[in-house]
Amino acid sequence: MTQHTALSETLHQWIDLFMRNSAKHWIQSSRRSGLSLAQVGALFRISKKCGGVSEIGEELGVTSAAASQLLDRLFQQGYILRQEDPRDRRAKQITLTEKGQQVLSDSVNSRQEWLDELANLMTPEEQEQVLAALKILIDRTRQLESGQQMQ
Amino acid sequence: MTQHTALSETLHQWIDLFMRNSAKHWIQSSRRSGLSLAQVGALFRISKKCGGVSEIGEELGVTSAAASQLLDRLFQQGYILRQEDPRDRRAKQITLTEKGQQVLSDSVNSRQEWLDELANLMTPEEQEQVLAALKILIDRTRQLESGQQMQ
DNA sequence: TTGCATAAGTAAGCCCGCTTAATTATTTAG
DNA sequence: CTAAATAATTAAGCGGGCTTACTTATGCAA
Repeated sequence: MTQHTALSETLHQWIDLFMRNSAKHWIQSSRRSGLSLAQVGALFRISKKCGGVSEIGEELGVTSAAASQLLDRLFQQGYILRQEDPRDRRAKQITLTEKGQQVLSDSVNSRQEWLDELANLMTPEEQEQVLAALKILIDRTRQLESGQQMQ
Repeated sequence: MTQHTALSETLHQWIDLFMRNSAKHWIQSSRRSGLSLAQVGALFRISKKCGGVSEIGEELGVTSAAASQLLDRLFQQGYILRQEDPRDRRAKQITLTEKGQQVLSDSVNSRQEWLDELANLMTPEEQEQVLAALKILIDRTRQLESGQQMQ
């Protein structure tokens, strides 16, 4: 019980710390690209899974009208493509252009640099220990996610 | 070398996974409060360290004019106080009201619930293992942060 | 005292992101 | 074929958040 509390509180502490750093990279990369946080967020969403306009809006928590406008601005600036779905000509398939992918690569790379520095501060033994623990965390987080989808 | 790469990539993987979940809680809490992400972000910043308007703006990466306007909206809605600094009557000290603190508590609590569930999915041995690894991560991240401040 | 620097706020103007309501094109059910 | 449903867009309108330029009040130093 006390162990359980200690773990979730330490997780919390780590997340607070991590958030400050990761958010910084995220925001800086967003500024560099000249896009808003919402726009970069949409690009991330699109990179994970292609889909229609309404579907993307739903996952971003906005109406399809809002999604259409958001995506239109990204299209105007050459970050995404809108192609007619051959199986339903009402729908559009949204995909990233190379320019869109580069925005994400930049964001990912700046974070990866930070993580490399972090890893460099650890001894090989510590690295191994942290690696094993992260695998547990990743595994259990996925388990939690798939459980929630069931409901 | 290969271990190093494996660790930073696994860290990356964990962060991707975590971001999806944590961002969801963050956005949902933001919606519940009726505030924008920028407003909740400012409240978080204020809770960490009190300071003047310009100082807050600087940390948020915006001009002091923008900060003044952002904070004014929060003041109008009763989330913060603006008190004259007794040592420099030009400056205002920004602090959270109880209402402002509640917004943050709500955000923190919804995240804590998720972390509790995550911890519950682990055996006591795994919990101990993860706890030890997190302590290393927290320690090294702080080390990295303080090193960057030196430059 | 004069004058420059600093902290905050104000005004005008822009773009973003969101909503609701209406429109267009297409699919699907009867 | 006709009518309802669906996917996307468009239009109008609101507020947020940002900028620059300016104003006001205060601090500080020659």
